[in-house]
Amino acid sequence: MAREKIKIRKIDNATARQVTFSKRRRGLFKKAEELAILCDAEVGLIVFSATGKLFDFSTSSMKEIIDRYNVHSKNLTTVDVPSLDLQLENGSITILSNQVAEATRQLRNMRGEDLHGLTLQELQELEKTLETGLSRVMQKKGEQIMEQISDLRKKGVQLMEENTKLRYQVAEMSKMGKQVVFDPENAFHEDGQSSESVTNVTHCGNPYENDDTSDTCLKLGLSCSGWK
Amino acid sequence: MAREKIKIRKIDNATARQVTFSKRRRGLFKKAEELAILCDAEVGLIVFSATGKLFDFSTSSMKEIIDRYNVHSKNLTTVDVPSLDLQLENGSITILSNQVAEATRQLRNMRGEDLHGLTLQELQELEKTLETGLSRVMQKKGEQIMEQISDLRKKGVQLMEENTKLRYQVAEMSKMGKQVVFDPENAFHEDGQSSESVTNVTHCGNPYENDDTSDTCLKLGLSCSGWK
DNA sequence: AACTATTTATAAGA
DNA sequence: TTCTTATAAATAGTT
Repeated sequence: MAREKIKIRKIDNATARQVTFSKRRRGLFKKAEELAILCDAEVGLIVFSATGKLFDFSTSSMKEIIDRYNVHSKNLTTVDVPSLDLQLENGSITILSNQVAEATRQLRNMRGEDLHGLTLQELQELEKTLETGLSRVMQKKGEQIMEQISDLRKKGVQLMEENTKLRYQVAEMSKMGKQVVFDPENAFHEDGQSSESVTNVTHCGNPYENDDTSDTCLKLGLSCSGWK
Repeated sequence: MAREKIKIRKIDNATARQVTFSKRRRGLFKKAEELAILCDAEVGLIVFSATGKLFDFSTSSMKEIIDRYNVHSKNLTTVDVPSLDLQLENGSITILSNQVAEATRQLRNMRGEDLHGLTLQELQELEKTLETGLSRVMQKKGEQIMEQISDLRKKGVQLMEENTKLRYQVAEMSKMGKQVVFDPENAFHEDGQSSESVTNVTHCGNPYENDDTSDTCLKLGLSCSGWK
């Protein structure tokens, strides 16, 4: 319904999926309301996003609609009716526990554990899901690595420029001989910087770049610990 | 949204209202399904016509969706009147909800979704976990395949033995002429084989290659439907 | 049910 | 997120 026709299957790109979800959700809710008004119908609509967020619309109260639904569907299918208030209050824990159990089971399966009960089909699907996930994770990792490398290159260039300036300063100072007296303590702690600031007050095109040095290397070291 | 724009208010003409209800209801359900597929959402839709007829759509079971809805809406509204018992229960619910949220997040990560917030380390761990899981799943799949193949081979052997016996019987019977009366039903079932064995009793350099066709291929077909 | 002239919804891009 | 816009889809009234 727009610039291009799309196939109705899960949108791969997570951002695009989120955007489409927002747009279509609004459209769906609007249509639901219009149907209710135009045709005097009772409508209840519940939507959970992939991230678990709840959106709902109902002409009357959702409880009423659910109750009415249970009455109807019970006539057809004898589904158990858990919608008595008390049962619901106490049932939430059960429901949540089941959700935790199910999610945990899926996680274990994806880690390759407890595969005994699975059919060949299920294993096949699991494999595909894992392959897709793995490929996405690897791509994301690649992006991050390229980003870090790029950052480091930039910092390297900056440091080299800084070094060039410092070498020049040192050379200048050497020419001038021993006309300037150093503070021995500062000289010991922060060799380059103190000498720089004493001898050349007007320098400092980028005074803080030096701090980045130690920081950069530290972060690199930390980021990469644990690699193989 | 057609020949003429209409106001969104109850359609007076009952027939027109019924027609519009049918059309728009179909459109609404289609949109609901598309949203669910495109955006990986869970959707439950209940519609009662003005005449009281029920129409519904849900991605999973409606019961599941209603349960989930109840859990969510309760979490949002239980701010009032926290008696001691309820506080305890709400505490459990909070803990369980968090567990569900965390497990869901992990599952999504393993499927390669929502990787934005992850550090390089986390991506690295995720990759390793996925690789391990994938390798286990693939191994298990391999085992199952070998098992199925083995089973099929065994069955093939059994069938071949059976066939050999039957061919022998048929040959014997042929020799004896028409002294023996066949059961017409059995004769009908194993058409090709009986004719083959009648004409060539000593054939069978590799007697089973032919038999494998029927049973084996059927099961293989079933097991492998859904493969790619 | 089918047919279309229009209105709406919306995919992609900014 | 919001706006824009070209295009796909839905649909109101008609046959």
